[in-house]
Formats: sequence, C-alpha cells, structure tokens
Amino acid sequence: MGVSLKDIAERAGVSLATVSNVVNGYRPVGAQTRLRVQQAIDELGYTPNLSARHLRRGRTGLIALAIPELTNPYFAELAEIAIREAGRLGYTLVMENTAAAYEAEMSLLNGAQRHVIDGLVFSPVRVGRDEVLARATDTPLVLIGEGVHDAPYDHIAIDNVAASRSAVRHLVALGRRRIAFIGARHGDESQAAHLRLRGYRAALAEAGLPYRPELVAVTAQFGRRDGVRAMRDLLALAEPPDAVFGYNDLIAIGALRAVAEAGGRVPTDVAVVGIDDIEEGRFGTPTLTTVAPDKAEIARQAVHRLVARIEGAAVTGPLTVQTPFRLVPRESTTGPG
Amino acid sequence: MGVSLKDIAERAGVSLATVSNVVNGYRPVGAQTRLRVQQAIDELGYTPNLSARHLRRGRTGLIALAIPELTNPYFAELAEIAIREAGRLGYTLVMENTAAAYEAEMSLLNGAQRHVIDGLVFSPVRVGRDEVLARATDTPLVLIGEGVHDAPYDHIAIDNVAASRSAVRHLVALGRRRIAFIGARHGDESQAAHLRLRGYRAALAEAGLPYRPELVAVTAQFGRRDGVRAMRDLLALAEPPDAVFGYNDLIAIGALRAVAEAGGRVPTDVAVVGIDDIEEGRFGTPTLTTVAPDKAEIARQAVHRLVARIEGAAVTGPLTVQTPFRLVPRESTTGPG
DNA sequence: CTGAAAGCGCTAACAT
DNA sequence: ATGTTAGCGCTTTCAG
Repeated sequence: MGVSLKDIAERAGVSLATVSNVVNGYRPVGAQTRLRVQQAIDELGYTPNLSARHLRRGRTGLIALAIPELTNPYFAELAEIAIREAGRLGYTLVMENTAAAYEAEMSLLNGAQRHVIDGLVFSPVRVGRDEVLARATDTPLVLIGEGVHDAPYDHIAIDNVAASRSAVRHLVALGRRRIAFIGARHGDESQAAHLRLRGYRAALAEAGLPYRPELVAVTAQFGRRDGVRAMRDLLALAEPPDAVFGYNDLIAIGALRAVAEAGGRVPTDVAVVGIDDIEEGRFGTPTLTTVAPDKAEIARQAVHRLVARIEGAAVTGPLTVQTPFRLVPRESTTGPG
Repeated sequence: MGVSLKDIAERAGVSLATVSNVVNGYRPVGAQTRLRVQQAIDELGYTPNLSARHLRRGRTGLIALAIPELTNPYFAELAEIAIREAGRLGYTLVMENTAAAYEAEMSLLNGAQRHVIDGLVFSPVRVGRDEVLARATDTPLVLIGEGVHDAPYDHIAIDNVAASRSAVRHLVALGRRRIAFIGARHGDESQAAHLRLRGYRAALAEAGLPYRPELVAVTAQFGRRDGVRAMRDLLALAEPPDAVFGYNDLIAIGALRAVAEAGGRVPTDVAVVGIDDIEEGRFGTPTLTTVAPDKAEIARQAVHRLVARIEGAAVTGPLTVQTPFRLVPRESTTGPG
C-alpha cells in the first residue's frame, strides 16, 4: 500500500489526529507542528486514501451525470463542463449512459448506483413526472433538460417554450408559411409535456399560421438519422414545407442532409433551424441556424446545486432555474454571406 | 447509513462471512443458507458499500480514460464504449480531460489520481516517449492512439502508417497529383514519430509523386477550426492542391468548409479524406471519405488489458496491439450518387 | 492546541 | 459449510 496518515504521524512525531487536521484544516494546528507535518507529507509523498475517507464520512465523492448518449455533441459539451466543475468542488463525475431506454432510466432513478454515488444529475428522456415522484431512493437528484417538470427536485433548463418560439418566429420573420417541426413524440398531444412543440404551436398561432399536423413529424430518437428520415417524408408531401424547426441540432442536420440529397436548396427552398448550438453546426455547409442555450451555466448550476444538496447546505426548496439562451442566425436560414 | 452486511447476517441468522460469500461467491454456501440470506438481502434491499470494499481490497474500482477532449466525437464514441466495457468488468470509468495540455498530461501520467484510480487508459498528445519512460508511479497504464510508441506499456492503436497510406493511395487512384496533408506538427520532420505523416509520404513515394513541403500544413490543434485555417492557406497557393488528407475527420471537415466558403467544388476541384469515421462525416454535404478504425475493438482491448494488469493476471502476448481499419469511400472523394 | 481510541463496512485468514 | 476476528485508513468524539 502507499503512505498513510500513520506513517506521517510517526515521521513527524505527532498523533494521527493532528496530521488529519493539517490535511483537512478542521481544527487549528500550531505553526511549528504544522510545519513538521507538512514536511513529512512532502517527503513521503502522502495522498489521502479516498476509500477510507469515504467509508468514514459515509460518502463516496462520486456524482453521476446520466444522459441519453455521450455521442450527442450537446451532451458531450455539457459533460465536459460538468466534469470540470465537479472536480473543482472536490467531486469526481462519472457518466451514466441511459441510451434513452426506459429500463436504464428507471434503474438509475431508483438508486442503481446507491452506495456508489452521492448524487445524480439526470437528463430524463423516457421517464416522466410520475416515475420521478415515485422514486424509491433519497439520493440527491437534480434534473436537467426538458424531460420532466414540476417534480420536487432542482431543475435546470432553458425556457423551452420561449426558445422554440424564438426559433419559429425567426422563420416566420423570414416570410416562411409552411413551417414543419421534426422531433415530436407519440402521445405528445395529450401530455402537454413537450415544450418545444408547444413553443412551435404558439409561434404559429401568434403569426396567424394554421397548425398542420402533417407538418409535424414524430421521430423514434433524436439523432441525425431521424432527421433525415422525417425530412424525406416531408419533402414527399404534395405541399412540402418551406421551413423546418428541428427538435435539436442533430435532427436539423439530418434534415439538411435530406434536402441536399433531394437536390433542394437551403435556405431558398427550405430554411432550417435547430436547438443546442453544437460545434458541428458551425462548420457544415450551410452553417446551421440554432438556438444556443448556455451550456456552461446549465452544467455549473446543476453540479453546484447537487453538491449543495449532498452536503446538506440549507438549500431553499426545490428550485427551477431557467438559464439564458439566444438565437444564432446562420446560413441555413439567412443564406451565405 | 444504509443496510449493511451485519443487518443481513442478523436477519438471516448467519455470520457476516457467510453473507459476504453469498454476495461474492468466493466460497461455497449451502443451498438452504443461501436462500435465507438472499431473501434477507431482497427484503432489506442491501447493496454493498463500495468504499468499505475498496478500502479492504486496496482498490477503488475506478479506472480513468484520459483524452484530450470529450467534444471530439472520436473520443466521445470511444468513451461511450469504454464506459460500457468497464462496467461489464465491474469497474467504473471516469473521464479525465487533458485538453491536450502538457501539464495536465504529465500530472495524470505521474499519478495525479493515485489512490483514486486503479489504472489509466491514456491517449497522449503532448507527452512523448521520454516522459512516459520517466513515469513516477506504477499505476497500471495502457496507451492508445498514435502519440507514444515503444514504451514498456500495453499499446492499442491502428497501424497509423498503413491507415494513412491507404487514404492517400485512394486519392492517388483517383488521379490526384497535388495531395496536401493537414495536421502536421512542428518538429515532426525530425521526430519520425508522426506516423500519419509518414504514411502520407510513403504513399506519395510509391506513386512517384514528389513530396512538397508547401502542401504540408502544420496546425496548432486537431479541430475543425484548424482544418479551415490550413485549407484557406492551401487554397491561396499559386498551385493549390487537388486533394487533401486530414490528420483526422475534424480537420477534414474544416477543410471541406473552407473549400465551400471559397466557392470550390468537392471532389471536382479538391477531394478530401480524413481518419476516424465519426458519425458527423456521414451526414454532412458532401459526406466524408474516411479511414474507419474499429473503435469498439480499441476501447474493448484497452479496458480489458488494463483490468488484467490491475488484477495481476499473467498478461501474455505482445504489448502492442494493432486493431483493424478500413477505407470508407464517400462523396468527398467519389462524388454524389 | 494535541492525543487516544472507537468504529465506518467489508474481506480474508484462521478456526471449527 | 460456516463462524470469528483483525484490520484496511480515515474522521471525530472525548480527554487532557
């Protein structure tokens, strides 16, 4: 094994407790003593054994970030920031991949990692409010994204209705009349949980445009491939759309590809806008107009709130934090130049 | 605290050791006993306290994957598989971001996370063979990627010379004569460590094409932006290239963007090929020709080798494992349709 | 300001 | 096949 507190204590001629106090700073230590201990630590190259510390403290120092897929650049970007932020607060962040599967989400939500993680930042896709309310564990939880609302947990997200509205308003302002939405899900009509669809409808309504169900495409997942498929179908309509609002950038990028394959021009024939502002959208041809959430802020808030809950700080009631966003017009709606 | 072994032992009327054996299966347990214990476990909802287990075993069950950036889709895809694979072997994988910074790489290499992780899968960028040889810790280490070779550690990678050669041969076969390489680094000429550049030169040589230094672009990083910048410069040459081989897909995608911005046609004016086969390359316009490494195989081998070392298994066979790759021709070299 | 000692939950060596 | 127990390294209460 490595160097332990005991080794340092012997070397410095003090007690275990004193060394611990030098390391952790809970109690004051005399300047002389501190110096001797510090020297011993440096000489022997001591690093605390975290397993022991965690056993004693009843915590592991691990928090999890549960996302549907790391290969969605939005989540990769979010994760990168969350990892850094967790590190700053003395925690190690582990990724949990739900693959957008109900079982995986339920298992995580209900403490699959109990005793392993101190808390969970969770971006639900399949699981709804009811499942969150019926949770079988009390591991601290922070929700992110638009999946679940009004549950008694901290929730960090953009105002999805407003974000979608601003995207669609942009298309309306460009004179588009037949605006499609790709990325709806079965059952959404009744659930009223799908805020992006709601924002889309609201923007249509305020522009005096009719809501056309045939322009709303349901997708299985939220990847590029889903965008391609849905867009092909939309292009095959007798009256195809002159604009598309994608649930996220990946879907919008898929739509762009489908238009290109069909020989259409963007934005002349079809304007396209997404949400997420992933790096990829800035380098394709055309570049992608998008609604940019403040990813750093979301990640930071989520991790900080979670840690506050874990450490039992007096955090006032479950809180919903709406982080800022902004529309970023690019070539897919405004054309080159 | 939660339910402990002791609680289960009392409930089932057996000893601690027996419960432990039911959980871990080190020693045989009678059918009757096993049943009673299992029942108690289910009823009380027992999960082992990992901190205690790790303290006792002297291991943490954590392994790290150190990569330059999670926002490079290649690494995100790799990480996703590595996480799953680690989980299968009973380990939790944590991501470490080096940001391609020398300091960060050195610190990780020399045990920054000692006592926290049992082993490290490392994709070095800045750090070279010398630094790896001079390592100040004995935490098990597996290297991946083309950064460091011939160090006394397991190393999983594709044959980068061969992979690059196949990419450039493809361009040669298409009749291209002025083939550029984007993604060289300062000092490469002497180091001979940059295998992709070597493969590029080899393919030129075997095709009887001259090596033109002005067609080799040095980049600071390996991102899309670096590809854009380098390509702009190449296009400004008196005799611009008729083909580009990018160090990776991100650079190639940047090159595609620069060509589009300059009003050039791909592949008519410039053919482009990269390495990595990231998902993004399959959905842009044009789609990107690439050399596809077997990411799953790389991730799997790296994690398995590392765990074998951690658990002290007699690891046999060569230290260096070359995983398969294949050329995937797409529109950026062969045109649409 | 410092020391002694209990004990977190578990595994493994030693008994039976 | 099962039980007993030492001890992993640390934090923290209680004494001084």
